[in-house]
Amino acid sequence: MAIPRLLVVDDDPDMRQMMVQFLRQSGTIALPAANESEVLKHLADGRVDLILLDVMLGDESGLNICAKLRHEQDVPIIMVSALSADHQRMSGYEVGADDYIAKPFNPELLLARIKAVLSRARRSSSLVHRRTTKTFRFDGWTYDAKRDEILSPDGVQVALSKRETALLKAFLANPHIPLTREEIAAALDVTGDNAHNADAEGRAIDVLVGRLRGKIERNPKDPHILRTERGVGYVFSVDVTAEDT
Amino acid sequence: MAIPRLLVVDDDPDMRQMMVQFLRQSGTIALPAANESEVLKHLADGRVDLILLDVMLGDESGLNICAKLRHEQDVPIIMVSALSADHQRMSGYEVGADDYIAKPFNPELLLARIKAVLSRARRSSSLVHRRTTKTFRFDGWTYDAKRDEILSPDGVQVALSKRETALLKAFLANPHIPLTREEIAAALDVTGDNAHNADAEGRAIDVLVGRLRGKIERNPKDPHILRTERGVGYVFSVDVTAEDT
DNA sequence: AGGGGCAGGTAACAACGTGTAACGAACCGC
DNA sequence: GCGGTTCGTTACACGTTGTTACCTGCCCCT
Repeated sequence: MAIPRLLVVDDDPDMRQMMVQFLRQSGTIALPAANESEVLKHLADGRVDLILLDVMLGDESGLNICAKLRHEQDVPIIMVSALSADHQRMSGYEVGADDYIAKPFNPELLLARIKAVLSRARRSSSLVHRRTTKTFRFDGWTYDAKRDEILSPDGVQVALSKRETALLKAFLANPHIPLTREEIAAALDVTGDNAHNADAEGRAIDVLVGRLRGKIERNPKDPHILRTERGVGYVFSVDVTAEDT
Repeated sequence: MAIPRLLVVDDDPDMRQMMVQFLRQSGTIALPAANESEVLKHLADGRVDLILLDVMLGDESGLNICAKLRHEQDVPIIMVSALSADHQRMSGYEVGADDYIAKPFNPELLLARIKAVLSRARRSSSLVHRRTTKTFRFDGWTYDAKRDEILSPDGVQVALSKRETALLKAFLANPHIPLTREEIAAALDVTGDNAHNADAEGRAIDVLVGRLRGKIERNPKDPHILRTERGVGYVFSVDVTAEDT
């Protein structure tokens, strides 16, 4: 397969340079990035197979970026940190990192991890370049993630709002797994600037779910796709198939 | 008790073969399965006591399968993974796995875990026998465990609450066997960890039984499906047939 | 047979979770 | 700006579930 393209995100120029150099010697295409905007630029520019993300970026926590990227796009992420403490590890995984490695790391180990994550990603989607260009099918519905279009079983196109789309994506990524309102809120918080709503627990999720139901459920009053798990949250309870296009 | 029947689910033929061989040498009946459809076939075929499920299946994440199986059926599951990272363990538990073990594992340890999970399952199955069947019929009624729908003899769908459904399941799994209130409470305590309710014995069960009777008995005042065993508890006293679908 | 105690049935209630209509603010394309 | 859309908030309705209280009927004891 193609040479993997890696994005090295670290705010320390020395560390960044060192990693990029080592990775390039190891036969990969390594691109440096110092902050979030550079990451986004690279992602927009072209395909990126994997992101190596430092946990401690000066201005903004790498964890936040990770969570954000995870929900916007489907790029595999390996978190890198100077802290090997378990809670850090947990945090990394919680925001959706595919793996975690502590600095200073054994170069061989890093390569091994990268290979593992890449092969995993590749296995789950034969598509190497953009895992974001996918078509999901569930219960007769078709969702084209690339065009952001959703077709009903009758072939009629249905208009979903941005937020509704994000919600659907979150569920498509986790079929049959109950998601709590907190998890859903985290998944929806892709805009990132909303730091305030950390605790602001309103009924927004419920209403949003209701609206999505109104659009994709045959009988919204008796949902069979987006079921309520009372006292827990919501479950996307039909099978999902994902294809590359 | 009978020789345990295990289902080994791993997409790597070598690993699968190895595990099956080892488990067979260890006195169990081990069946190999490479993907979800093979799992379902085995479950439909006959009784399976426990599933050893690899986290990383090529086509579909083992976690999803686990969540799905847990959602629809009640087979104990041990997740197996090449990744010993804690987050994997967490994910496994979150989707309802009974235990988690990392590859490469100590064979003795695996056996111990299997034994532990099985004995746990069996203990609780003295109360609620774990089945893999999906459709139950009794006295004209049909209960589709997969869709959580219950149809009256007239073909009318009846809405059962979550708790009522759980209660019905407990009885369907134990027809003609009187269940004490403690046993019923234990069966309903999906969370299982509530040690507090040992003494907190209210009338909740009675009320719940009454409500279920109100929905499934022709004449709730003179129940002939869900009979009271005075001084003992309640008995589901009609025959139940269970089918796979 | 009569009476007391007790197990169980159930109506009423309260606490809580969820669905949803309505409202208004923010945003967007023109 | 202006109309339309999106989206969070709010208020209210409703379903679920445990608790309580009261009633009934059964069983046992004398």
